[in-house]
Amino acid sequence: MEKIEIKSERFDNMVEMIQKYGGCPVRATLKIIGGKWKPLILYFISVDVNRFGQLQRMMPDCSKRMMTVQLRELESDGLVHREIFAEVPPKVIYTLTTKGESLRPLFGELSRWGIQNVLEPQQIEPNNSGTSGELV
Amino acid sequence: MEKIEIKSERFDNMVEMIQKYGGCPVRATLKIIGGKWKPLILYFISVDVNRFGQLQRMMPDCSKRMMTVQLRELESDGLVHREIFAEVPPKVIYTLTTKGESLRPLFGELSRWGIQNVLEPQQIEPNNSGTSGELV
DNA sequence: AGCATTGGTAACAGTTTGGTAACTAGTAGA
DNA sequence: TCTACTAGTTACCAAACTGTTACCAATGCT
Repeated sequence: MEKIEIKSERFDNMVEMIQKYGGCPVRATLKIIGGKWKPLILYFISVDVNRFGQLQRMMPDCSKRMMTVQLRELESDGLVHREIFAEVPPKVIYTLTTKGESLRPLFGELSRWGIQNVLEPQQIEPNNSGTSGELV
Repeated sequence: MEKIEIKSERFDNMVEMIQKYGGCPVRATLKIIGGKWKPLILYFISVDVNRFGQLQRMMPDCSKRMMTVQLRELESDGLVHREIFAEVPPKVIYTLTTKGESLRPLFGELSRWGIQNVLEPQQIEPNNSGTSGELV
């Protein structure tokens, strides 16, 4: 039975945070943005592709059902706002909430890291193995 | 059939990136760090909790099998390095690779966003719904 | 009457991910 | 001889996530 001494100068003590909040904050974020189509949906809404049908045409591999499911989750997590117009045929527009907008810098970094470390293969280290296959 | 005009001043044209790399870079990153125990494992390794058994004692809810699975994926994705000592009883130590280290700032932001927007409930907006339940 | 339009649902099937419990090897110490 | 130690593996099961197909309503157009 050894005592583990954690050096916590870098990001400060995660164990305390987990106990305080009842969970890992990184994981909490990932649960919200981790849906297969969510990053892309958020991106498109952010550039004003804001109607259901438009989103579908931009992401033809995402089925209607998945589009609905993901949009509803984003809505209930407070990242997007759904406005319904009482017209026929129906009209619904999606916009980012403030919370949704606040993800921008994060997505910028996630994107940059992904390009540098996953999508661009020109690395000196012989690291061609790993999780591959379809990415979206 | 309408033409969709995307205003792309903010993060520049994602559609081009997806076509160039064959996938969404954000999603690519999330696939690598998204495993249930990966953020925590990476964190603990980063603070020198670097042996299998130590990791297990720090994360008692992660079973042996899951620990192995996640560690092997992290290894094959090039985020952690696994060094085996030919001793009895066996000794293996895990360390972050350069690629693994490069995740630090990203994890910092993911953590901050999670605390502010998910784990801390004190918000003015009445946004108490959403994905909840166990976080780790 | 018949078709197109938009923004969905419902029922179901398949895939991926996570979890449990039992078992392993080789050596040291009681 | 029996137990403990470390770092796993194997077989199997359950839950979560994603995908397919068919269907709906209200109106306008031909």
